[in-house]
Amino acid sequence: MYTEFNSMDNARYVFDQILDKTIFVWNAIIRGFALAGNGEEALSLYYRMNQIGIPSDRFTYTFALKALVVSSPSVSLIRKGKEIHGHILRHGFESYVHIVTTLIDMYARFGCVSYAGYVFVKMPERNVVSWSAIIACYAKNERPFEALQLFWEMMSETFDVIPNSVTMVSVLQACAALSALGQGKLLHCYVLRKGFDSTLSVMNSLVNMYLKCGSLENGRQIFDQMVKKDIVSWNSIIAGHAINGYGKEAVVLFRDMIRSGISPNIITFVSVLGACSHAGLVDEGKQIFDSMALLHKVVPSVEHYACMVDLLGRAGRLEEAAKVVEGMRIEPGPTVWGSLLGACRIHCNVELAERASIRLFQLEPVNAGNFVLLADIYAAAKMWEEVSKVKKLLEARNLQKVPGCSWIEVKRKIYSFVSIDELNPQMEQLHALLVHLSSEMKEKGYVPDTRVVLYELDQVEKERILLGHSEKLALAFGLINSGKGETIRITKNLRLCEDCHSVTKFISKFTNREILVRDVNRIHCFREGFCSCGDYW
DNA sequence: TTAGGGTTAG
Repeated sequence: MYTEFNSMDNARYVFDQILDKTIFVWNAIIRGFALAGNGEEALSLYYRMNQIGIPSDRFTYTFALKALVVSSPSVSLIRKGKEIHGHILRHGFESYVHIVTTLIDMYARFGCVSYAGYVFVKMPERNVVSWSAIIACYAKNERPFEALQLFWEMMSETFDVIPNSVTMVSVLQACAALSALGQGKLLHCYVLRKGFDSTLSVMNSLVNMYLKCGSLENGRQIFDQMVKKDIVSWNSIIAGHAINGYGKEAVVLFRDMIRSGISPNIITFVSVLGACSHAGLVDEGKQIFDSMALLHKVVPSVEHYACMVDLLGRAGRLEEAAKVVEGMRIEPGPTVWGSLLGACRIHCNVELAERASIRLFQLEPVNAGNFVLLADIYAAAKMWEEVSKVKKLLEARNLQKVPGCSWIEVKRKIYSFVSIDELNPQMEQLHALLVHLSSEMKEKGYVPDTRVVLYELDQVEKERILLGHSEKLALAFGLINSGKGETIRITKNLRLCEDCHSVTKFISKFTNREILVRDVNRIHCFREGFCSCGDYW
């Protein structure tokens, strides 16, 4: 009873009074602490129980695994998880679906995707919950492609498991991550056929999927028709308008949300401030930031300060941005310094960039992206000696930049590209098309923006590297393999570079195509030589 | 009387 009311002091008091503690009593207290978020206490009780020789039953393991998941992060957690996994095997509990599903979820939350996959494959019996757990595992751990594959496998004749609303949420999340609009539409039909359209979480996931795929109209239509909307619905639609470049509309939606009686939370503010930032709405952003604590009782966190730094920095008000950092009431984290460094890159401010990176490198010594950002800034200023110093730092710390990767969905199949990929059978054809387009563009005034190439090479070599960027390869592939007039949709794992941005603008005009590129931050919609971001990204 | 999977941002 006390654990149900989250009154753990009382629960613990009663627990301590019980002289003859049955396994049920142990389970109840471990469960209570785990559910209350006190994983450490739950675990220490679990260990004590083991110590005094009380054997676990089929309920104990799930609570102990949950306790691990809610504990504050530490490297030893995975080891402890594997130990519990060992206990489960040694005591013959490996065929209990509940226990093994919890194991999958534990490995998923610790990012141990291959362990989760191994446990799943070894399961003697799987049901819709275990399938959902493994699909969610891939969807959440940046493996959306495998999540989709597993979903279709689950539906296949071999396994013939019927998905439920929870499964749909995860698989739609995978579609959103991939920007796989074709797959997403297919799933939308399935949702309608099976009547999942009365489940709020599924509808929220659909809205999110359409918006992440750059299909604002579809997402908006579903949202407008939803009878019941919760905080997730509103946050999704606001963030969705933001990434699609509709900053003003995102602010309008934010006001609608408040008017409809739903209180904004921390996520709402990250989204709406992000919207202001991308649309250059500095005054609105400042006003909303000031209203957070005053009007909405939401205390600004580091992320919100990072949004403000980004908002001001992007707009070129670097000194003001730096002042925000200085005046922060909480410790500025890596996101804040990172935003400042990003702004320095846009506005080529070497001095401030150096100041920001000193702090940033202390806080995040292993994030290669930060070093690359600084190198970028030096390269833009043609400070080649500094560029090579930063690169040596990277090498000395054995850090590697995340390789650029782009993918495209053509006829409901997904194709991925990394820069200069000899294994791709169409590579020669793709490169030839790009060389051809490039020379045509040059006649129309295109100048390759070689600043992003961080090597001291001659012009020809730099241009060759530029043409090998993964998004250009995906674009060429799309031009060759999709129908005339069809919109080309590309997704990239990093930020779109300046050269790819201007090339895509040219190509949208030349080929009279609409081209959508989603980079790590937002969606660019290229049409007739212009981009929806207004070159502000 | 105790059990498993899900949505929004960065």
